[in-house]
Amino acid sequence: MTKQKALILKIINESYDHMTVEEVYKKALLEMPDIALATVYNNINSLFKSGDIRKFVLTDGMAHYDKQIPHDHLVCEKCGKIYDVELGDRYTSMLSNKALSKATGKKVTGYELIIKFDSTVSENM
Amino acid sequence: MTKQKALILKIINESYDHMTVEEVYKKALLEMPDIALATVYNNINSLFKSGDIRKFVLTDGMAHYDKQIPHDHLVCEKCGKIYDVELGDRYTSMLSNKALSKATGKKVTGYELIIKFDSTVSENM
DNA sequence: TGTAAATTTAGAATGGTTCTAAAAAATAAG
DNA sequence: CTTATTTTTTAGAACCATTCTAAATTTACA
Repeated sequence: MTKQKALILKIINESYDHMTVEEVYKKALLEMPDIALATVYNNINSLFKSGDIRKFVLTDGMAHYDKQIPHDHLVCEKCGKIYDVELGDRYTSMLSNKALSKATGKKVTGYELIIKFDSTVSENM
Repeated sequence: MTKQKALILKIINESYDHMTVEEVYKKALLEMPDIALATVYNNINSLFKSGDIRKFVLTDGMAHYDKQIPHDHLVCEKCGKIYDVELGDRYTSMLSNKALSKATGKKVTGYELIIKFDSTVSENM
């Protein structure tokens, strides 16, 4: 693993945001001022293919990246901001690969759940 | 509602695919040979904003559109193809706005669930 | 009708992402 | 430690889905 790739993985793993490529690039520049944008794209794509990071494209049209730790997402309908959320055991067991495989008849390898909410009602987060 | 907008809504509502803008455009051309691509973009965006169609951006980087009927999605990890799936009552009740609001503490207005599966194991769909 | 507002249209512009070819770095073999 | 081979990085050009623009057309409604 090159220095560049290690840095990019570290940035994504240590962030609580759901960064775009451009945002990862800006953070990378702080520690490695000569890194190229194309290198960030190359490594992010490589890390996604190998399953080391998560990728989900939001309705802002851009790809966002996240660490590989089981959790779901809450997205604000008004501003588009994303928050992590952990649903209780009842949800996690129903959304396990095993339970979903049984429910769908397919060999389920994972899922992505994005819950939309209206921030005008309760916005204390 | 203009003829163009009505046609686009009809195309999306009557399709079992998860079309991109380009695909909707091609279908629209068959019935309205002079319709402009920009018009398809305008109306699809308008229909999405008003909640009449669903939009989800897949990892192919493109937006896909779908009718507004409650169902979830199965996406093949190998080829990226999308299938509709209806999970049982147990799932739909746990994924209701009411249940999710209780679980998250937010005013939940909807969700998007994409289940990934491995087609090399069972591919009879 | 006639006038304002909204929609459609074609093409230009935008911008996120990928491609290209050369330089640099990492890896392997002797 | 060399040298060769492969992989990665880099800068900038190219690509292409989407948005913007300004003019033409259609619709709404006074």
